[in-house]
Amino acid sequence: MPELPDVEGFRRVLAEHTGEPIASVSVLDPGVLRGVTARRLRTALRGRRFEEPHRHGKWLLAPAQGPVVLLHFGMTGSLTWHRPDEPRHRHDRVVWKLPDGELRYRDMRKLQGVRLAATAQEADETLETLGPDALNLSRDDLAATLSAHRGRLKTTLTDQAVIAGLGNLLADEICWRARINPLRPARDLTAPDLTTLHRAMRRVLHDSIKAARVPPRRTWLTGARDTPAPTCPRCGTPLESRRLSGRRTVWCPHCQPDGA
DNA sequence: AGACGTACCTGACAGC
DNA sequence: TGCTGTCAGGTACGTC
Repeated sequence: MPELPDVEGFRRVLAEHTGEPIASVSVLDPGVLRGVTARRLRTALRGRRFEEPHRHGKWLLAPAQGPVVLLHFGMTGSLTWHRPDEPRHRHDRVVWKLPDGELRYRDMRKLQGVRLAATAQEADETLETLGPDALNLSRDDLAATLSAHRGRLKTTLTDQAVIAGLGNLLADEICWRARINPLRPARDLTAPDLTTLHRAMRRVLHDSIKAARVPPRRTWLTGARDTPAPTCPRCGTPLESRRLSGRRTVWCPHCQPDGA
């Protein structure tokens, strides 16, 4: 599930509960802990308070008066707020108890997980392989970045070392809205293409953040791609689909011509 | 550098 | 009913 908009939603959930003392940390499944033991996570956080959280790409950083919790949500993770008496979900993996309720890190597949950095600097080092956040990318930044890559547009957009935050759905949605074929080499985009692509990226991100997900609206590619015989929401042409290094890529052959 | 395959996990669904 | 294969919005790593 989680791409930039989802993680931005989780960041806002956490931001509503900064400044409240952490009563306890329950690790219900240590399988999600990465490079930290349950004991260390507990002792490092108990009694401290979360401060203003930050997001970079699909990572959520939660500083807690010294140590920093780093959350990545893989394909199925989430962070949600619950009253203490709400029954636990079977995929709740880590729970932070606060005075009036608890934050729950839930993740079915456990493809990513929870880390702990001792300091803000150590947290930053964990993220230093990431490219700039997609939300802070100007049109010219995007142009410069894409012109430096000879790979396919879709692959380049989803490479976290190039741009942080775009996932499989977002990349397809952005290309579709910009009417640019995702299989084109990134560096072959023209100046008008780049302007259009940047506008599409801003618009798709903005709308998705409002919904805290890439919304499967009927007027979006995302709302069409998983239907039985998907057709383009704009022109009705049957959508094309193929696998690109393991990920399904969907586009409209009419609106987004010039494949290969 | 870039494209692929494989691996890490769990669950839903189609088809036999 | 139960099995198998495939797919799912994540990334890392080895190989060509």
